[in-house]
Amino acid sequence: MNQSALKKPYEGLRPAEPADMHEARGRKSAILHQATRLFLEEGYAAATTNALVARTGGSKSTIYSYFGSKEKLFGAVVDHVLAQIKATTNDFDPPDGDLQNCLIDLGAKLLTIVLSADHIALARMVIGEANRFPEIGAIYHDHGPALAQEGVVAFLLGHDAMPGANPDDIRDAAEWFTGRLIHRAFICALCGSDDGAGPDEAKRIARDTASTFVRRFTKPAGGHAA
Amino acid sequence: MNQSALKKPYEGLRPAEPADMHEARGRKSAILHQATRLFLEEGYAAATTNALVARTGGSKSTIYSYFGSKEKLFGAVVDHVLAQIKATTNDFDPPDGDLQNCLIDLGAKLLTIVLSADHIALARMVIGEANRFPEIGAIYHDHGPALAQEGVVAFLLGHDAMPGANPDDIRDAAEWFTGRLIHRAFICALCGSDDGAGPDEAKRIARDTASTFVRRFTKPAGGHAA
DNA sequence: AATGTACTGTACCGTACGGTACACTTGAGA
DNA sequence: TCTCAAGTGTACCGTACGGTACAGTACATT
Repeated sequence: MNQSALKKPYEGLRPAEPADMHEARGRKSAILHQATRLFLEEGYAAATTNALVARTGGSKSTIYSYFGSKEKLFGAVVDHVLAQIKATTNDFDPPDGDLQNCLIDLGAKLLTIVLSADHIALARMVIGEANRFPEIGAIYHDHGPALAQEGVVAFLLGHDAMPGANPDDIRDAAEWFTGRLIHRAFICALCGSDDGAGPDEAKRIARDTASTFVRRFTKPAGGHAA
Repeated sequence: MNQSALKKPYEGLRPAEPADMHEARGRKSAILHQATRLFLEEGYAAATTNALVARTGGSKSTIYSYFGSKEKLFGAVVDHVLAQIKATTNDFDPPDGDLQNCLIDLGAKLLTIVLSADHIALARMVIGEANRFPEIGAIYHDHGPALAQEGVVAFLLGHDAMPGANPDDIRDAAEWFTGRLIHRAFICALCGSDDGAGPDEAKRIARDTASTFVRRFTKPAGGHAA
């Protein structure tokens, strides 16, 4: 197709920020990008189609020709954000240090993503609309929290962090790890509290969590002192 | 005041469910009660004032004379639900068994409340609207998650669950406990997933959590086996 | 020069919202 | 019987929403 042309319709009346949108290959991507920003900033209900038009600079007709309805656009946005987050998660390459340092690194990366402004905004939106859009709630859960949990399990398994432990115990230990790592800070962030939501805070929490985890969980219960 | 009379205005055209609302002392309470149900079921945006009128059977005039605006009504509803939850929490009387049984009891009670339909609906609403109503987010956080956390800390302190540990370590241990107890199931429930949200599930999770907690946290790290 | 495609701009539709106005009805007390 | 606070019923206001219609415009292709 003539994608190079889609970039610049209405040469004289160019809509908005032509050089700014780095990922705007074609009108549809640009709209999706702006819609993502808008939804994340305003939430589903408060994000109006007219506001989206004001951002993209185009017209509602184009948006509706691409996405059909606000609900479908919302679904596309959630998919888009989750894909971005997943891409960020996938490139985790644990440093070849000792277990504790690896856990610190993993935990800090995980928590940084969890507490990122985009993810908090997405989670708020998905949770707030979970009644009206149950499928989107399930998609988010599978591609967000459940995926993170599996990542921790895979790490513990791959690094033989708990020698001799059976898979159930490892899954359980992973729940302890993610629970301590994420729970408090995540709830704080969702509620809007600022305490415990800073970017350095993630590193600190990850250090505390990894330290205690190694001490309490990587040896058989009540094993001898380190 | 003539509260007994407020129960039945318009004797002939009685609005709705006269004997059903057990806590309707006066019109205002009845409205608050129905508004609570409506908000919890529909969420803030989808809960319309006309729908509330349809439930209470009265008229919008009365509602606005009492609460002034939808936002203020929302605030009153959140306060109301939090007060109910707090009342449920406060009457926790730990059985005088051993530590593990107490923790199971405490954990099960806590988790049952957290996963209750009312609380999930409230949390969804508060989180979804945390951008527009930051104060309500803070109120929920202080009277919900933070309060629960403090309850666990107080319990651990009061029962001398970790002899010789300093207060910081006890607070940290409490975070491990609540994180493992609540995180996964709570997120699942918020997202609408049904796995791990059952009522018996709370007991099971509490048992697992308390068991491992006693094993891993109530002795100095790496203490000898029980 | 003609044509098709992709998009724009604007005006508009039906609907529903939060909130108000106001005349009305009721029951209790004086 | 009169008054009055409390609440009712209804009609309505201004606004904004999601979504549509339609004529117009730029550009690539032919």
